[in-house]
Amino acid sequence: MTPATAPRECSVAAALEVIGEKWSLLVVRELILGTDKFNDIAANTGAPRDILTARLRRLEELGVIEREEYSSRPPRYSYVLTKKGRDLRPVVMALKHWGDTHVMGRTMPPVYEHSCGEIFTPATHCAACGEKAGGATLTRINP
Amino acid sequence: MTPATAPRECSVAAALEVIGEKWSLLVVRELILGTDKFNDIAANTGAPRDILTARLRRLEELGVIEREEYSSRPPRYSYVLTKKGRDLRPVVMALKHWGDTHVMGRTMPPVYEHSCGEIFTPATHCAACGEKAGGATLTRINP
DNA sequence: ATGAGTCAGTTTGGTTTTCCAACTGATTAG
DNA sequence: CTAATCAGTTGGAAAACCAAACTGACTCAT
Repeated sequence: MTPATAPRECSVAAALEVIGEKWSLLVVRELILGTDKFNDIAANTGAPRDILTARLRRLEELGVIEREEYSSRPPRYSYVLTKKGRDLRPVVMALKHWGDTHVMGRTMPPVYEHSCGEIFTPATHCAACGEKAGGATLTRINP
Repeated sequence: MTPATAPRECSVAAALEVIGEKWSLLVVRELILGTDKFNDIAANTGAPRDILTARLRRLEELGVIEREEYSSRPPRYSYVLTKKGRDLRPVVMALKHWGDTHVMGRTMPPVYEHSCGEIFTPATHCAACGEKAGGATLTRINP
């Protein structure tokens, strides 16, 4: 009997479980951009209000965002990212970059000129000693 | 009259338009991992077969994946990422990292020791002159 | 104090997706 | 001939989604 293979256990799937629903990541984008009021989030994302309510509740439940009461009569809340939520920034940025280069026409990542006059190419150095850091100069010291 | 504000035009939203549907990103994950047959993708993601068919068609249409015929009688196809699709790797990785640290228990990003003996903190230098590069030393030279 | 407007939702009722299990049809393996 | 593999289809029910209207507690300008 084939053991009816279960789907791969994977943190990508786990992450999508949390922020993979429609609108969730756009809500996070808005919060990153500083929008914190229900109506503004609704307008800027385009999400239906009832769905937005559901997403905000779920994201709060899962610790991605927090509600702050900014008025008590009537009770009014604003929404803020927690650390867990702020840590989604790289995800949103990666998505933005992909969208820029592959969906919008806007190709071309930014090009900079260093004060030395050359086109800037980044090189990673050790902040402590200033020397160039690369494969052999680095040793992983935690599991 | 309020001008009925339209949702924010944004490459994050544009990207999600393409790979934001349920299962799409898990399909990409599987293709990144090298799974290329319909049945395997179905099993590893857990996606219903009809939905998977729809996603594969759409991702092909949008140029994220390609079908390759690997048998002609009966016609059988395998799926491969295009460049556009491979460029989603950072997105999947960012998601994986977030999932690892915030959804699964597995915290702790890797910590390295530089050959100088200090815990490694990266500093970005100009590859041409070797000097430290930061805000004021960089000038953007393209739109 | 009346009426208009703001804000954060909730309700309604209809449309669209998703889901699952079973089925098809072509082909190869035993 | 029979069973198994593979890549889908099909049908029907359950869940999610949607737009627009509505609530209720307020504020502000007349």
